Amino acid sequence: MEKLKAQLEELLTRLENATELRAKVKELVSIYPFSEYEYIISHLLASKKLSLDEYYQLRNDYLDRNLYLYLFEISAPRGFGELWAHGHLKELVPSLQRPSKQTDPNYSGEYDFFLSPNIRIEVKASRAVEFRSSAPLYLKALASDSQKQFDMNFQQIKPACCEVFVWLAVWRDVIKHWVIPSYEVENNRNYSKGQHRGNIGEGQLHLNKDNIHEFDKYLVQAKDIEAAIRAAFKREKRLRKHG
DNA sequence: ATAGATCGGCCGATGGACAA
DNA sequence: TTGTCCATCGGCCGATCTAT
Repeated sequence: MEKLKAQLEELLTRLENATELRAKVKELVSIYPFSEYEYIISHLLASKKLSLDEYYQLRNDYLDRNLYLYLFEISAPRGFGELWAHGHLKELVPSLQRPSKQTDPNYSGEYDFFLSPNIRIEVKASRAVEFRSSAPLYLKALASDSQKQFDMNFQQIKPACCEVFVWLAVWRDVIKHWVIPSYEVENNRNYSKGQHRGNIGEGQLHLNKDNIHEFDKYLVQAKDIEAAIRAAFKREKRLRKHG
């Protein structure tokens, strides 16, 4: 949005009456779907200072930069974490099974997916939003090249309940996937094992601008997630045995 | 700045009521 | 019995606040 604003401001300078229009925009009252953007673009088009091709370019660039902005409009944690994140992963890896009492008699919701023959998987998702801002999510959503600070808190992490973690992070323009053996989450230097009463075995891990690159080695392209899960499972087995 | 506690939100498991 | 609907509510979800 900021970039679009800057682009439009740049385009405005093509107008002879730019100052006048800026003043009008300032006073402008809009109701959805009308907006200051549509207002400025209309003026540019009408005065032939913006060609249709340029308009398409502007529009497509914005779409590319904000492909996943709609995900920031989901307000309920479970709507995002359970409905979207699980659904998204299931699309990428159709062989993931939803566990139930049928597939695992002891199952009681402690992990999210099962991959044959015996891999338990926990999915965690978070969105990149500007740290310490109280604006709505979709307004403080960050682009992946943003220099602003963020705090993605992966919580209720229970390393004993799964062999492999799949973490998803959403920016306005990209979705990143990490695949990590449970052991390596539990022993990561950023993992804090909250051990207050009733919370034993549960921890959290804050990802931010400064430590996120420590996890780059776990980053996986969407098409490689299943293979990565299987590899992580093997590694998990070895680590639990030999440390 | 960081660890971890708290919060509102609501999914989905569960079970009772009822029909066929 | 089997299937469907509906209301209840425990617990899981991640965002954000608090204490250190």
